[in-house]
Amino acid sequence: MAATESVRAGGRGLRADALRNRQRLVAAARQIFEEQGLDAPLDEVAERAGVGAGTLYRRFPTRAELVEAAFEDELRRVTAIAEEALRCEDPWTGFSTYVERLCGAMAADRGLSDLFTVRLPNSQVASALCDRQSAALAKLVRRAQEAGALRADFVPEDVFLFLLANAGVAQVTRCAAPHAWRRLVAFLLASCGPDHTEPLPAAPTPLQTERALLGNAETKGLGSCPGEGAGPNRA
Amino acid sequence: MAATESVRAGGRGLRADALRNRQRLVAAARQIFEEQGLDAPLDEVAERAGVGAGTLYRRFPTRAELVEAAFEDELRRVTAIAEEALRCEDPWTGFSTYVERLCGAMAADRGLSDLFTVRLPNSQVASALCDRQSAALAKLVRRAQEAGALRADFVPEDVFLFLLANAGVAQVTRCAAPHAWRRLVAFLLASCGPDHTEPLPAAPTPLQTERALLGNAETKGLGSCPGEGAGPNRA
DNA sequence: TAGCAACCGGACGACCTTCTCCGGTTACCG
DNA sequence: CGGTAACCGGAGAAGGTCGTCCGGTTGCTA
Repeated sequence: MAATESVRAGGRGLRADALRNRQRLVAAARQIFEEQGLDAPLDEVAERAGVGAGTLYRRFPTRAELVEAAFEDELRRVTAIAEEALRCEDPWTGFSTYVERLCGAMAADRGLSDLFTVRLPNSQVASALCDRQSAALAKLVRRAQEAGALRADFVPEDVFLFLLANAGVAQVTRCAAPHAWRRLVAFLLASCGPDHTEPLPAAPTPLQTERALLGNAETKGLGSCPGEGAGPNRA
Repeated sequence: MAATESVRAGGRGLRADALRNRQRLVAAARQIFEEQGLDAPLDEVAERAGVGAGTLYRRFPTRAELVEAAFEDELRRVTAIAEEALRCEDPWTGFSTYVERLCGAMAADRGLSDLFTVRLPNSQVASALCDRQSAALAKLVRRAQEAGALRADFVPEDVFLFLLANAGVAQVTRCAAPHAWRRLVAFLLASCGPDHTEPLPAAPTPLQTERALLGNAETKGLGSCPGEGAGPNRA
């Protein structure tokens, strides 16, 4: 059982060829997801990895597990963005570079973009990173507000709104106008200054945010409830 | 031949039962597209219309034709928004209500939202409306800028960016937080004032905008080139 | 009202994606 | 070096959507 655990968490304890194939699969998935989004055909992943479909499904029984493995590093890198931003001296620079870098990462990677509009079900790694990210973000916002650089009615969930907006632009313009998202983000950041007095409509609550993410998990072929009616096809 | 023309443009000249079924199909498509987006299964449209699949495909050989018929009225209504906004006395109010109403219409209707991220191929109706819309928008922007209410570096294509951003938010939050888009639009409008001096990154050019729209037509099952490799399935 | 042409709709074949099964192969350990 | 257990990967079933075909039906017209 301890062996089984270690197998699932990263591939240690696998036979040499199995481990090699696992790594190939993760690398291929990383590429395919980046290009096509999280709902890309899994057969294509297997093919690019030079591996049979059976091997893929044995190693990663669900799409969610493959996604988690493929984005483990990338998620860690994204989390680091928040913490680097916190180390920035100027509170406004910290906040704005955080938003910019996050949006940039999402614009460059369709899979990552999908990941931020979906709560990965049953992923402890993702949840932990998400919590760290939230904590850092809250500090980032509070600090900028205390410095008088960020409007007082800004809430951390607004960054979530910004990310969704950015994803919407990036998804359509990625090929034809790869820098369009930059202009959107510039608009958004320009509206975050302290000198805006018009009241804003209510922000989504954390509960609403959570539910929005969960609701979209099904769309991408990531079932939300693991044991739930696992029909062979949900495309 | 003249008869054939009139058949295609609205259904005049059809037998009574055929016309009735056509209307049912359009109404059903309107509902389904609103709920599920433009890539909804067509069989479902036929079912809701109480009609066989054969009837649907005979009347509307391609998805694009059905989409065009289903959204003809709605598109006309959307175009009216721009012209109403032009009749508004205050230039800023005209501009901002235009953006708000447009975004609101898209947030309420997934199909309409899709329509704005896709250039409907070979649709004269849509193209004509789009041209009218563009003309009205250009006036709206110029007028607001001349009144000093809108930042000078704003270009009409920015509204396109806003729409994409709004669509991104609406798509994810539609169920869980149906008013989230309002807050995003408020942020965006707040960044449009004349007192923003930070330079913006370059806007997408009209050509890039066009190509972004065309590129997405395939995603929604609307082939861009009519005669092109019409494999029976592209889902 | 009768005959014909147009229309209806279910059934069907093609294609795609997901996921499983099993015979052949290969790595590991003694 | 040999036996065994784990692994590989192709074949294929299940389920879904698209688009077509054809026998039966129905509206229109004379």
